[in-house]
Amino acid sequence: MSSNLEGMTRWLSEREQRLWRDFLRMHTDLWAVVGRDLQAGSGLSPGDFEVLVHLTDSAEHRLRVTELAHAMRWERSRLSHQLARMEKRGLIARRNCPEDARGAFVVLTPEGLAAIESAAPSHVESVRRVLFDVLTPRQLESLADVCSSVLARLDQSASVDSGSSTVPGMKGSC
Amino acid sequence: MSSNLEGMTRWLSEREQRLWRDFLRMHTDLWAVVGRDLQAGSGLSPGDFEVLVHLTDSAEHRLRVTELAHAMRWERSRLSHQLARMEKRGLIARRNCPEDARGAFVVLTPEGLAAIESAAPSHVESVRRVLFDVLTPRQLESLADVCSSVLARLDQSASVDSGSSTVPGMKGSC
DNA sequence: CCGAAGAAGTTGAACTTTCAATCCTTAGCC
DNA sequence: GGCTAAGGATTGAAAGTTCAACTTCTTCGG
Repeated sequence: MSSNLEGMTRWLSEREQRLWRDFLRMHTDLWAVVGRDLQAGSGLSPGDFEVLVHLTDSAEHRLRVTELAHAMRWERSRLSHQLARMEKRGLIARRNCPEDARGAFVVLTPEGLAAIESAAPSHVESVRRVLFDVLTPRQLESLADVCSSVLARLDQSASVDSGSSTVPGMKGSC
Repeated sequence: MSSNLEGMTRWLSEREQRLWRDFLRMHTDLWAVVGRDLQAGSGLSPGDFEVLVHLTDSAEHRLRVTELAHAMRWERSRLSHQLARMEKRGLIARRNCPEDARGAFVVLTPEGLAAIESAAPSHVESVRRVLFDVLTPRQLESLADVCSSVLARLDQSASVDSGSSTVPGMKGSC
């Protein structure tokens, strides 16, 4: 795997190391807070919440399993297990797909809708508390810029399996 | 659980929603790439690698379990399972602690040292490829600034929060 | 110096994620 | 038409994480 000699490695400088660690820790800690708040406030895991967000935002409150998996960037199998758990709790239901008998629809139940409507306000507050209320407008702009650059590069590298230019629309806060 | 009236919620604007989702996706995708590269190139998981890094950086290549858990910000139980797996593979070993018979040392084995030395160069390349080579010096500065601000706020909340209604999980941050 | 309180670490059970295999259906192709 | 390849989705087992006990040892007030 190492096609480079040892002497060639461009090690990270002190500052780079610190940034890399802080970068990872920022996400870990921030996500831990938001996830804990969400769970404590609504009984929903981040995964539950994200599924419900996408269903809420979609036409007729339903999506094909693969569409949902793509939107969430989850593997189909992981999502299938997640949906099984959520179905057992009554948050979503599965429906057969008439156009393609292999496929299935995931539909939002009234219970699921109630759950996300009750969870959303305090979740948004959480997100503001850890991010938007912390940074200045200028910092938020810089962060947006950084995200674009990094994502552009990553998307570019991953262009092998692209296959779809149809992003149905921007979803709400996940 | 919502102590605020519905009308009071400060929902996220379009731009804020986009930034929040990009922010999460940046980390998810970036970490996926780095983790996959690491695993493919060396057979080490990110967890394995981090344990080995901390041991390598410590005096005499050994640490108390709780010290290590604290450095990694992992729960002791999670680390204990992790160490059990790594010990089985010969990457680390456990030693009794003379000063405190309850405690244990984790020590780096020659195999563990060899593993991290072989893994590190290509891992650093990975990190450069997805982050440091992508951003300009100015962007890196901005990112460092953002990380500091967010982490400062999170650390501050964590140290004040000890009495909240949630589970008394991770306190005593550094 | 005894006994309670608490810290260090491990363990087992429940839950989540990953991985490979499977089932069924659609799409090609000759 | 019929045979094979490929796609949509689920399943079960293995690996990893979380949560709550539990064991052992230290600390400390009385």
